[in-house]
Amino acid sequence: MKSIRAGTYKEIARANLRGQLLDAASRILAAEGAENLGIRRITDEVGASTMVFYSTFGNKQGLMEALWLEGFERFWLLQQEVLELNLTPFERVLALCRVYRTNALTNPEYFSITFGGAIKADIIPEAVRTKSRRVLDTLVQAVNESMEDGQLTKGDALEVATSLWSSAHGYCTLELAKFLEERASDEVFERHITANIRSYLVIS
Amino acid sequence: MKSIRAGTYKEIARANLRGQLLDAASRILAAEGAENLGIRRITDEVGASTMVFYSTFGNKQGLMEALWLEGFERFWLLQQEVLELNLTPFERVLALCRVYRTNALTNPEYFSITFGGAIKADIIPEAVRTKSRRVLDTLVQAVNESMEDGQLTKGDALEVATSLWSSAHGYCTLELAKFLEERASDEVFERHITANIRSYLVIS
DNA sequence: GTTGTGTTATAACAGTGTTATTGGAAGTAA
DNA sequence: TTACTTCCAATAACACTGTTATAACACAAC
Repeated sequence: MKSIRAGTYKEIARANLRGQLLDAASRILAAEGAENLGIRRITDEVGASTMVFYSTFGNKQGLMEALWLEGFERFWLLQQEVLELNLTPFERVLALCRVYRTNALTNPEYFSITFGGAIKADIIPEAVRTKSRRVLDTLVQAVNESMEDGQLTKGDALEVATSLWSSAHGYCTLELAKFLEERASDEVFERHITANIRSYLVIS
Repeated sequence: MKSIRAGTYKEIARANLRGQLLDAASRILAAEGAENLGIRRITDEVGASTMVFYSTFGNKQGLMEALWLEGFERFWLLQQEVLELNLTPFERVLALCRVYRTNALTNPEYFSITFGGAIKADIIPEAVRTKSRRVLDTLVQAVNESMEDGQLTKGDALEVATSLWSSAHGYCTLELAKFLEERASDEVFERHITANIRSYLVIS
């Protein structure tokens, strides 16, 4: 009996291998940081030679881009949890800002890859760009809904979302870089975000 | 005739050497980026062996910290130019935010070292911390003066300055990471900062 | 002059990402 | 089965990094 398609078994094996490598890389990244994420370190973990890494990802940049995508996916999933919370549009905007920091603090290594500029890319790969847009769109949509709802003054939702994103992002990166010292806290972050969003309120 | 102090000539020679190495490193950093800043690349530039690097800086981390300090110094000098502009306290706060972006865009490699988290340090060296405080203090003082002047509502000047810093910082890092795509501009940045600072105005 | 301390050049080491070579397994057709 | 083809993986090497052991050297102190 002929197999369904030539190379099926092999492809399944390779898909598993790719998953294993990604899992191993993800684990090492989270536990030991990006500076310990070496090719041999990864392949040893799954008991393979270095060549399987290169036939799977091409080169290290290929792995980093895969982790880049993975990081966006994880953050997007966190965002979805917030969307299911049945909040008012305005509360949703705030909650999305808060979850940005949650994501940064609970998985700083992934954060430094997704948003922290850990990957030096002259141009952002299209796949990454797509995922990053989806993540920003979540916030843009919440802002838009809050504008429709009459809490935020109607205007350029994309620019407002970008402004909030910049504020949250800046705070998180400075906090992770330990520049805020002992001053950083949930409350200070809350006031920081609130200060920014207040300007966009209808009644301010 | 006895020399003024033992080892004088040697120390002068070494000081010059350190200056030459730092200059070379600084030039390579600005022109070719941090990923091309290798020890041999630097020592070749001044025609010395690798050992002079290690007797001067200890290790590469030592050089990076020196560049870290240098980056803060350069930014501080930019801040001083703003302070000499004889602006109102409130305009001074805005101008200091603008110069933060100017510094980031005109010397992104230095920026990634000073503020961008390019250096992976478990604890920030005290010398760096001192310089970073001085740079933040410039903004804190301007905020304070604007509070005294009655434009910003009186409150925690350090927290307000940190908030503004976070906003400017986040925007700059996202812009440099090319996440803002073609949307980034002087005007958008201006509106972003203005939106944040407006919350702290007495009359808003 | 001799000693001692510290700096330098040479060359090597251990680690990285990457690749050329070779061996062998999987698939195809007679 | 047998032979042919194709493709992937293991080994070992390459070029490069940061770093250091060795040995020659310069120079201040006695």
